[in-house]
Amino acid sequence: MDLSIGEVAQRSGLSVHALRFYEREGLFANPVRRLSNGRRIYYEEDLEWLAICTKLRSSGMSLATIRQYIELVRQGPGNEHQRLELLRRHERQVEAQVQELRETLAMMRHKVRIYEEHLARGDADRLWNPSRPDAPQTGAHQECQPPEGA
Amino acid sequence: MDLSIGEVAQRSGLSVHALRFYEREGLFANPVRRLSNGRRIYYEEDLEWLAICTKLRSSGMSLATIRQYIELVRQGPGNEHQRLELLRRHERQVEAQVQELRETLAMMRHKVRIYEEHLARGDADRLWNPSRPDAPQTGAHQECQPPEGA
DNA sequence: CTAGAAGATAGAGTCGGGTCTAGATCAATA
DNA sequence: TATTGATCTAGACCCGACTCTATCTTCTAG
Repeated sequence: MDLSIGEVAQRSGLSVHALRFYEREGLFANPVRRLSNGRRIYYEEDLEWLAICTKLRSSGMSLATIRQYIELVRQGPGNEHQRLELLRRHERQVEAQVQELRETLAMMRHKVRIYEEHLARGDADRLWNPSRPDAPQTGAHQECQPPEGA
Repeated sequence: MDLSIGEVAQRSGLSVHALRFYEREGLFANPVRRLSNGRRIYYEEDLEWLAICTKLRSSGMSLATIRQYIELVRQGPGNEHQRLELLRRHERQVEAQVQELRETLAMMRHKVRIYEEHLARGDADRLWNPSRPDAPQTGAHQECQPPEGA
């Protein structure tokens, strides 16, 4: 049931290079064990952790922060409050992120709708045109318009 | 009503360095105008665009993609379908991102809840401890556990 | 026995997105 | 007049997160 680095790479979606890199960076709770010939061996649990790791990464947690967390884990019992703190802090960041993304989506949808309306009416060319600064602006949003007669 | 680079930096939250960098990278629809003495002048519209730009960036749009968009704008009317396409593509990416963040949040909340329960019951020390691989596991999630004995 | 695939290490290189430095110019102020 | 502070350019540098290279060892199949 032991896994080679190649298998772990395949199943985790990380490259073998990245796995060695993560190890150097101290992102595994337990030192990765080796076979007598020096080759790394991994277990299912490592894959589970890597899956979590990947989620944390993709939600914007830095490797440095992941390392902090795993260091707490490595130290063993007694620091659960700190782990909790760390997780909660990231939770709040992710929430903020989601909030910001929502706003961005709203903005983009607005922009898209404006374009669509104009395309539908066939007057999309009256949307802002930098080379014709005197063209009438159609509200919405003028991209990035030169001032005045320009 | 003209703005110096310093004012724009303050109001946009970008550094003056970043503003010059963005300009070099072609992220402004119109070449930034200069005073006779060579100093850049900006207008309110530039600030509006920078605000949008910043939102796009923070939602993960790369500078390269922003440049693509602004290039379409620069080319003037006739390519609205392409602009729309580009915005929609990003919209879909942002939606996917929100989805992933939600999953991450769910995972983290689960983890946090487990920690809290154990802390409340005062048996947090039975959560995984790498140096005591024979400690009983409390379901949930074993961080990154050595095999067997485990 | 040999070739080829997989793994190991150390360290260099890449890429995105800025940031910073040096040296020059210019404007307003003490 | 001299200094201070904002600006300019060109280009070097940085950081995070990998990725790749060179060189060596080891395992597996034919």
